[in-house]
Amino acid sequence: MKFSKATNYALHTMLFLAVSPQNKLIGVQQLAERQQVSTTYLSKILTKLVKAGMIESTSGASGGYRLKRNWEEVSFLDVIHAIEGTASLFECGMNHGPECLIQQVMLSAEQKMEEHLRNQKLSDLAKQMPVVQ
Amino acid sequence: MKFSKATNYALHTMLFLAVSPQNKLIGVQQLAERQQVSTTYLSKILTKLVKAGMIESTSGASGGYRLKRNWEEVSFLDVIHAIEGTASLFECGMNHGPECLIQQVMLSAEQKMEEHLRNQKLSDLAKQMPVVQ
DNA sequence: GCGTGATTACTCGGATACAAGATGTCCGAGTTTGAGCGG
DNA sequence: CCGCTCAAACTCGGACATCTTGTATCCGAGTAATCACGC
Repeated sequence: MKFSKATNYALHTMLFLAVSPQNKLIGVQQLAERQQVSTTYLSKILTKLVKAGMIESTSGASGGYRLKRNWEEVSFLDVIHAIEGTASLFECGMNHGPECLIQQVMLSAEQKMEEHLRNQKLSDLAKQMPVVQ
Repeated sequence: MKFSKATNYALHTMLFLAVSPQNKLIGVQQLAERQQVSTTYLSKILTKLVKAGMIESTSGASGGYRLKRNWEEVSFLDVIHAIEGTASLFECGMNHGPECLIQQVMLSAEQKMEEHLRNQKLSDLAKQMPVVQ
C-alpha cells in the first residue's frame, strides 16, 4: 500500500509546468532530466494526464506539453486519480452480508483523505514558489 | 495503491475473535474456512498480529488464537500498521531541497486518514454485532 | 490406578513457487519545424 | 523569392523486458493434549 512513483512524477511535472511561463511548450526531455527518469517512461505518464484533460501536447519539432486552460482548478486528487485510477482502496471481497462494517470504516477513512486532497489545488502550491525560467 | 488482502483478512479475523466467546481458543482452520483462505497463509498473517501484541497463540492440540487483554483499545490503524508496516504512503525521493511541498500535502492527507482509523476501535464494531458461538 | 510412551492435532518458521502490477526499454509511426536547393 | 523536398526534432502507441511485491504452498520442527499399554 504505497503511492506509485508514477504519481510522484505526475505531481512534480504538473507543478513544474505550473511555475513555468504559461503557454510555453516544454519538451519531455527537459521534464525527464529534472526528475531523473527516462523520457519514454515519463511520456507514458504524461499521456494519462493528457487523456484526463489536464495538459495538452503538441507534436513535431519544438513540440511539448503545457497546462490546459482550467489548470488552476486541478486538485491533487485529480492527478492521483488520473494515474492510480479511481477504484476504492479497500474492497472486502467476502460474502458475509451486503453491508460489511469493516468496509464502511475503511471507505470513510479513505474519503477523509480524498477530501483533503480535493481541496489542495496545484495552483495553491505554485503561488508559494518562485517562477522558473 | 490498494490495501492488501492480508489486511482484509487480519481485520476480519480480529473482528471475528472479538465477537467470539472470550478466552476461548480458536484454531486457524475455523478462521480460514470462514474467509475462504488457506490455513497456512492465514497463519502467517496472524503471526504478525501476535508479534504486534494484539492476539496470543497457544501451541499443541486444541491450541489456537485469542485476543489479548487490551484488545478493546486496538484500533483499525493498529491492525493496518501491523500488516502493512508504518512507512509513509508517499515518498518524494527527489533531491530538490529539503522540504518538498508536494510531500507535505500528501503527508497531511495521509494523516487525515490515519486519524480516522485511529479513532475506530474494533470493540466499537463488535458491539454492533451479534455474538457468534 | 498410574506412569510412560506413542499418536494426534495443533502452531511456528523458513524456503520456495506463483501471479500481478509497477517500472522501464525499444522501436516504428505520425507530425511539425526548419534548412537546403532548384527554379 | 518561392515552392519543393528532405532531414531533424519531436510526440504517440504498442510490444516487450525487468523488478518488486503480494499471495500462496510445502515441509519440517516444536508443543501440548489425549490415548494405549504395560506394570
